[in-house]
Amino acid sequence: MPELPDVEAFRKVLASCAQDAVIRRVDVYDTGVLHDVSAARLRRELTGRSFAAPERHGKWLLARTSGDDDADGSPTVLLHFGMTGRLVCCAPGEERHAHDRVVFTVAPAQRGRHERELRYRDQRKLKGLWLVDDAGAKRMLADQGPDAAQVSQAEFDERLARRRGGVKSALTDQSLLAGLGNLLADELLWRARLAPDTPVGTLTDADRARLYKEMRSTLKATVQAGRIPDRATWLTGHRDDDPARCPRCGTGLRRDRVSGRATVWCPHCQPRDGKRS
DNA sequence: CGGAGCGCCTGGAAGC
DNA sequence: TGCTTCCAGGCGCTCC
Repeated sequence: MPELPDVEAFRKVLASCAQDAVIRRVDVYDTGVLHDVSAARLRRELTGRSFAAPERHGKWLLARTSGDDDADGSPTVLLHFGMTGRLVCCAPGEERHAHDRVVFTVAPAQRGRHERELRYRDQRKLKGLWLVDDAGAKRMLADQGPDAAQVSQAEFDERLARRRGGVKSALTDQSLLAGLGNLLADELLWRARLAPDTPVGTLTDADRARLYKEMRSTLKATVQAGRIPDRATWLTGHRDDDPARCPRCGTGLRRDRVSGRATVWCPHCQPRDGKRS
């Protein structure tokens, strides 16, 4: 599930649930989501500290912390949600979900506010949590391209210009541009009327401008919704229809594998021959 | 360099 | 019904 809008929603969950709150407990129910850190060290380094303002880059969430002994640099929890991860805010003692892998119990500094549990919930455990210092965070994110919701059109163009291969694989390459996943890529290409396997090198200035514009407006709407909304006028809402028809022209949607991922597109609105209307 | 294939992990759906 | 296979919105790795 999680692409840029979802991770942005998780950032807001973290901010409203746990920012400025003291971490009282860290309970790891499945070490399979911990990377390069033991449950004991995670607990030891975080207990007593507070969550600071969380940040997001692409599909990564940076849960920064602050504390009294910040001379050596404060630890940050890096989270990546894979395909099934999410963050949820629960009342303490709320029944544990089978996929709750790590639970942070936090006590808000503000008087009168109750403890809460920030839970990392993830069925498939394809990604998870890292505990890093500032240098470690830099290293982990070093290969990430600019955030798709922040990149300028000039930089977008410049990065695409250096690329070969198909436009969909370019858009979903996190080192080129961070945040777009399989669904968003299909949605943007449909809106910009570009076939997913169009070679990047054949895009015109107008194509790139359209793609950028659709990317920005789609991200704005999806971030606002906190996810990719299931709207009838969006391609994404029709992925699983049978038969699946283009919401713009009614043509039967094509289903292919493009760079290994399930891809849905409209052969009429997104022609391959370059004759684009 | 890009792309195809596989693996990681779980569970729901489809196929026999 | 039960067993098997496939598939999923991510990503890293190998091989070509």
